[in-house]
Amino acid sequence: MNTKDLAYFQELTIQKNFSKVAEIFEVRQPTITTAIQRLEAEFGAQLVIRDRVHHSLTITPSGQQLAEHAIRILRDLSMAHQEIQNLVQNQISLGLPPIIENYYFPKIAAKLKAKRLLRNIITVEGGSVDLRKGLLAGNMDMALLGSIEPLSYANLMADEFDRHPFYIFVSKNHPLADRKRVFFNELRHDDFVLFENSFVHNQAFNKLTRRNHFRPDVVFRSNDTHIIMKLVAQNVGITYLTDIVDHQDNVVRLELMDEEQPEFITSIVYRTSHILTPAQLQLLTIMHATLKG
Amino acid sequence: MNTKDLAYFQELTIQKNFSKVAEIFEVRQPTITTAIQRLEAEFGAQLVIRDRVHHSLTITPSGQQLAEHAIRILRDLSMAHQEIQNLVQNQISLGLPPIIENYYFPKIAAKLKAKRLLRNIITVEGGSVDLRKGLLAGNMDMALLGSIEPLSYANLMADEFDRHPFYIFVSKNHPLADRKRVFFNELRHDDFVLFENSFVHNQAFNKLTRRNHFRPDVVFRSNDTHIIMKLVAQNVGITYLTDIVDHQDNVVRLELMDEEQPEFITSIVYRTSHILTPAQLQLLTIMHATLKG
DNA sequence: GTGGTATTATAAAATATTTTGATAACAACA
DNA sequence: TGTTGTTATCAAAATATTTTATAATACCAC
Repeated sequence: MNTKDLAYFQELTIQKNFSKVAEIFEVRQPTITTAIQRLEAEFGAQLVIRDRVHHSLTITPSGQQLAEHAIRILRDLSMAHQEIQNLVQNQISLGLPPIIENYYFPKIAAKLKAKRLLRNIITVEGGSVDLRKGLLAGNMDMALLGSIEPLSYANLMADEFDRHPFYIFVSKNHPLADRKRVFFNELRHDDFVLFENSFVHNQAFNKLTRRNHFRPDVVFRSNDTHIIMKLVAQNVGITYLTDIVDHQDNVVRLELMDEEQPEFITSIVYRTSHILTPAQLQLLTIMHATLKG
Repeated sequence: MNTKDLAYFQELTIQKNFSKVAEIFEVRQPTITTAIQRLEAEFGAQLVIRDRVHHSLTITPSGQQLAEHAIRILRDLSMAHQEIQNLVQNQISLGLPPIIENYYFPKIAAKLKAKRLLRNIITVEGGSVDLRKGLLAGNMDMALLGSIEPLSYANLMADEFDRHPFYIFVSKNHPLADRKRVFFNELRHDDFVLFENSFVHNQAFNKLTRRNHFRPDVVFRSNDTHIIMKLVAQNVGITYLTDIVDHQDNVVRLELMDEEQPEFITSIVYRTSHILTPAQLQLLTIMHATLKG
């Protein structure tokens, strides 16, 4: 069976229109008709109901079942393509959230250069949540990910290497600036400058606001710690971050005194189905040795 | 890309011999050569190293990576075939371990017959461990499974409906026969008659022997509770089972007094990727209503 | 070394499959 | 009633796959 047919079919379940699918794949419309007929013959079942009366196309249960598997098959296939391409070019694509990249990557970069590995590494940036999805989709080989619970996914190998508490950062001019420690609850009337939603920081933050029953005023969101810190320095708002971010004048770090606070856990992660090349194994070893403990 | 090529390649990674693969698929040998060449062109990488000097064939890292995905793709494909076939014939294939079948199935059979569903159900028998694997491989649509921990798998939906403690069963003539309760530790010198290894009973049993630091004498293993019970009645050995097995004269049930004993948990299980037909949904509802609580 | 065996590759021919172009069939809608 | 937007049919063309026949290579036994 040709996987092209599955791709046509999968697209058909979305578009629900033969002609549109043909257009998308840049083929003629009968190609789609015959492809679907081929699949229907192969699986011995009607996959779509062409209801011309109601001007609509519905997917039969058999079709839905096939679509389910088609998605997985096509994903596996593109994953294999991506992985092998990286393998051949001896390129390692490494997902890095910006904070982790800033703090941890310089620590390993020197060693990677010494081992002549640095030029083989392509970094992909993004929040930990997006990177985890991307990793599962095969967009990269490995990632350093942040999380607030130890990572545990059926298809991912995760190896925790560090933990950091979260702190509150406020401007020198903020009323709380001369305090060393605060309770989260005291911040209920403050304005916040935070990360975008695909960062785990928000999961931790939301946990605390939920626990303290308040809706925080978030005045700005950014992907960039430096921007967040500058806004905090200018007293636009306060923020909630780990201390692995760069230090900044005019900003004061406050400890949180709440019980059972979330921690920022950093892990090295890759797919269980992914076979490590010698170079990837080397990278893993270096990361282990440098980052752990 | 044709999935046939993946099947050829996947077999090649096992056989490590082009001619043998050709034989297995009943095609001529150049078919395999060209299929592998096609794949190598498609993925832009060498997949196998044909080392005629050392009379061997090795799979390159790219090849291993592809093989990994090929297995998943082929599994998905055959799963789709099986599921759709059941769908079309409106057949539900239901995995049942024999003990569960004996105890629970009669309870739902009458209701299934009333709903004219009974004739659509094909039961597949086997130990819970094998059935779980078979379920994941797509050999059946649903299963009633036993386990000693709540079932939690990424690809399976599990719904617990009952729990039973394990007991020790001994012959009337056994020295312990007039006791009501024993500690597992007291059985360290007894002979055991047990289930085969693919039954969860053994997981529970092993847990207890490990905890009590002894190697049990297992004199016989069987798939059939009736045989096990008959052997216990004849004092060939004692056994470790739940009380959902048929009662038997000449056999005495002893409670275990150990703390934190494993329990026999029964759950209704199906794949998360599996789309339920109306008939399957009906079966699920009947099982729920009858078995739960 | 020579001949035999087992293995994989190559090239051309034979088959099989897929896509196309042209057109039909159908229903909705103005 | 004609026009538009659909999907299906069919034969021809274009592609892709498999086979047949044979070559190339290395091992092994004598």
